[in-house]
Amino acid sequence: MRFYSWNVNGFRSVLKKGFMDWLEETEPDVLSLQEIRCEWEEADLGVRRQIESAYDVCWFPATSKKGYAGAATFAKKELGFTHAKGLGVDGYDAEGRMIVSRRDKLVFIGGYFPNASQGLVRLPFKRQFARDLAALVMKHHAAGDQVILTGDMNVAPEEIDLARPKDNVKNPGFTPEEREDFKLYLGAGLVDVLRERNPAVPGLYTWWTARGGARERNVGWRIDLFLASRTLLDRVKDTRIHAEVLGSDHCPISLELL
Amino acid sequence: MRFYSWNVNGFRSVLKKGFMDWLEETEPDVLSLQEIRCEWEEADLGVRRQIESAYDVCWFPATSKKGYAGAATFAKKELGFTHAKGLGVDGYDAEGRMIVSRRDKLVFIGGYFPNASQGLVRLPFKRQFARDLAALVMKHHAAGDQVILTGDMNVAPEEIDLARPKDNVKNPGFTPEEREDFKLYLGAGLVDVLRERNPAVPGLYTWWTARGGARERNVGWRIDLFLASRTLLDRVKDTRIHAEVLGSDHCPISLELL
DNA sequence: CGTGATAAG
DNA sequence: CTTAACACG
Repeated sequence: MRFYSWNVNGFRSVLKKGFMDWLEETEPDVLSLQEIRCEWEEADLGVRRQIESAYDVCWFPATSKKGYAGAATFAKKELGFTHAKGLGVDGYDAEGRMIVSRRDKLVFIGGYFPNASQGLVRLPFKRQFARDLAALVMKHHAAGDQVILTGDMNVAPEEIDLARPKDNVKNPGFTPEEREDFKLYLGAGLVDVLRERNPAVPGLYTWWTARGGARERNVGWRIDLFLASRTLLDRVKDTRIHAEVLGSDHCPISLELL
Repeated sequence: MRFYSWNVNGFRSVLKKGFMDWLEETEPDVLSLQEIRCEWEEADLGVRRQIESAYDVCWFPATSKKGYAGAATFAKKELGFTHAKGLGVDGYDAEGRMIVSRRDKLVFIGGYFPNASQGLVRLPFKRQFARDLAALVMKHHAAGDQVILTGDMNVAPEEIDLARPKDNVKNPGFTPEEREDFKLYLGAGLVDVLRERNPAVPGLYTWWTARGGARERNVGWRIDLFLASRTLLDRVKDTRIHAEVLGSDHCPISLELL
């Protein structure tokens, strides 16, 4: 089963840049999208029909602000996933952040983790989000579920996960607080699958600022991740960063389970 | 002496669409621009230097709102025009609307007349503007000046001046009030030069909505005009609408005096 | 620097 | 439909 996650930075934008070609070539079983930045009805009708013919679609836009944030999860119909919108906390759910999907004992949580923002003005919001989400993961583990947590986590966990760690200690995405909170997910029994399998490999990034040719020079950050329950690790066949896929300032990532 | 007027709908935009080529080919003696929508310093430095080497430049952006309205007048240096910004009324002058230029007894008034706006919310503002401007023209005539008044007047004077008069009687630019106020300029001793020389010629338009191929089908309005003192008429060699010049939703117009 | 909302025309 | 400002990333 092949899981994908991609922050598309505007679903309508990425549709103009070959998203449907990518989808048809890639045929993910489960796909989490972030920063969809539109209502489902605002996307091209032919596209919607084509996607709906193959996938159970959960579209979860922000209600708090038009064109802001929002997440979606598509799961191949034959897999029988059920989708649930939100974490049950109005503050996050109004921004269309997280979707919880389930098949039997497998819980797939995908979405768009808060950005701490300029001046770290949303750091408190982001910290509370991390606590609540880690608690949810623990609850699922206590209930005997296995969990995949993915999306744009808006944090690079370690120095190796960004090209310029020294320059970014005070910047959103690499503050000590955000890195500390990332460990809450690990403490809840999840593993950063790509880093587990590629310890000490530098240059593995999923996001590059649009300013000044950063992507060409691979001056990036690894902030899109697959975390999985430790008990799932022996089923991991592969996990990858698809840096060659263009269309957004983020690239897709994937996790394949046996 | 060749006078031009052009609503460029953003000076920086029209610069990207060949404005400088047009300027070099056309070499107007005096040029009034409307909807410049930027500060002079925001335009390309090479462009500014090139223009300033040939013209006395009067740049009059709105101070009330960034990127809104604004007018400019360029006059060939050797002609010795002097420029004055505004009509002396804060309400109009904060929007960078009118520039009064003079050489001896010739007064050239160019600029961007108010749009009555959706719901005609600015009709009262526009009516006061018309009264004040007509009074200024009368004052100049009383002092023995000859006047050229030009720009985007945001009114089609007569049914012949727009493609769909019946559909637009309640719309900004063709209300009875705006047409009535247009007659104030005529009452002040000015003549609509193009219509004077081309009575009953339909299809002479200077603006076309960007929506739905209106320009290709010549579904337009004549709202950019040269009005001139009746005493100037025997010096009029030519007046034209340059509908072939692209780059804005308006086209340039010209008046040539002997 | 790019996406999208918004105001204005 | 287009320009430009703005918010956000």
